[in-house]
Amino acid sequence: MAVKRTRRPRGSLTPDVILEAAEAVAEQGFEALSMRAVAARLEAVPMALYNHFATKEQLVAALLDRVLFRFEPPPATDDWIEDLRAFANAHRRLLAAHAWAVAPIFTNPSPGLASVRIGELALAILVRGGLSNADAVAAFSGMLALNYGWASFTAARDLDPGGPSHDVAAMLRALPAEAFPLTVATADAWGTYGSDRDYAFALGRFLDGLRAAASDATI
Amino acid sequence: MAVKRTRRPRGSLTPDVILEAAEAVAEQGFEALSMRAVAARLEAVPMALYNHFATKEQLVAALLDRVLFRFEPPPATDDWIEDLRAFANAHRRLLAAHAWAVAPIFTNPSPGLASVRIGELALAILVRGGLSNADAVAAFSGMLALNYGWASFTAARDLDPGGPSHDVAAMLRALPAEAFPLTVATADAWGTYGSDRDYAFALGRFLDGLRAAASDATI
DNA sequence: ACCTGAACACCGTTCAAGT
DNA sequence: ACCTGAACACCGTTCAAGT
Repeated sequence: MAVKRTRRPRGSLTPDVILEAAEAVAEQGFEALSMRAVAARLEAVPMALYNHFATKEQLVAALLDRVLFRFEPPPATDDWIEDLRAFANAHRRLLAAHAWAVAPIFTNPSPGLASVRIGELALAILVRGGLSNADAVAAFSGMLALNYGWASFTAARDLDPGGPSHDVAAMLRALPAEAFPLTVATADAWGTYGSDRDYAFALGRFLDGLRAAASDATI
Repeated sequence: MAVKRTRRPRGSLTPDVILEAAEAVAEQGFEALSMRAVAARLEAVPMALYNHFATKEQLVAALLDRVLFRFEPPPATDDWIEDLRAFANAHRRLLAAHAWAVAPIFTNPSPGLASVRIGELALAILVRGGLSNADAVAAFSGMLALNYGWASFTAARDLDPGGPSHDVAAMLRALPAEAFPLTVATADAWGTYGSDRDYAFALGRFLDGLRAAASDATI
């Protein structure tokens, strides 16, 4: 009674079709993304994928670039700092919406076209603010680093709800207060570790400093 | 002529000995760290490790905690912002000195004791600066995120010298200037992407904003 | 209690073969 | 040109056996 596998039609496997399947698999956790799992979802044999991507690494790079191309820049206003804030928030939301992608993007800092596009859009805001080329690159790097680091805090929780990082407040409260007085005292605040409010605070301080530096330079 | 494997003496395998070997393996690249490779280095059989660590995940968690315990806080001065700057720099140097550990720490936000210790030390500085508990946690989160994100930029290069991220400047210069004018114009600045100078700029703006916020609150 | 050996269910990928 | 099948050299881990 075994169902005889039908042979896949000739042109039915394209990079797009493969990436679509790969993303569906990755959404169940990036570690679940294997060439064999993607092939199985397409009812193809693992080796069929290798006609379209030379290695798994290249398939993953293409997949991540595809995700990053979904970034939509907020409309510009006349306040470059507010534009930068909106930009950073939109970028962080993109990462949060693809929690499975955060770790591999972090590990694989692929200089793909989608990353270049995001950089170009950010530089436009920073240069408009009066920053030098060198400072604009440094400022964009800082914003990216903040977002990737922050996304790792939240991605870990989103990907593993109920995991060890879930009731961090309870764990910290149970520590010896003699050794870690401030940690125990701030246990409640740690419960919202990685929250939107905390992100707004951190990003806000960075933008405050950036605005001050830019106005110093232009006076 | 095959050398007969001698049986390992009874107490010769301890968690410390295993972690020592694991770190030596991981230094050749974290993806090279397998239970089998660690066992081979100890001239033991893979299953021997399971008497000391229940899973690979637990072994890795212990290994990362061990690395983070090497953090040495700089001595305190009477300027909390300068103390925070020195703290952030020391933390980033620790990550840079263990480039192989950056990705797994990022993926595995283990609330291990070493992380708690680092947090306690940072909070001491922030509370001394007059920040509320909630703001201190947010500020420390921001500094951590910045450092982990930044470390990912440099770790990728350090772990794969001569890799695709090596001559990023040349790659960016080759892009169509109509589509990416600012990227092409800043190609030289991107060549030093992730540099100490750029980090100092990004951290500096964050600390400027933090100082301003703290003095506002205490007036 | 701790170390071993064989086995199981996975990987990515090579290589030769089909159509 | 693209899809297939079998095989190779790896994984983490279970389970039963040694000492």
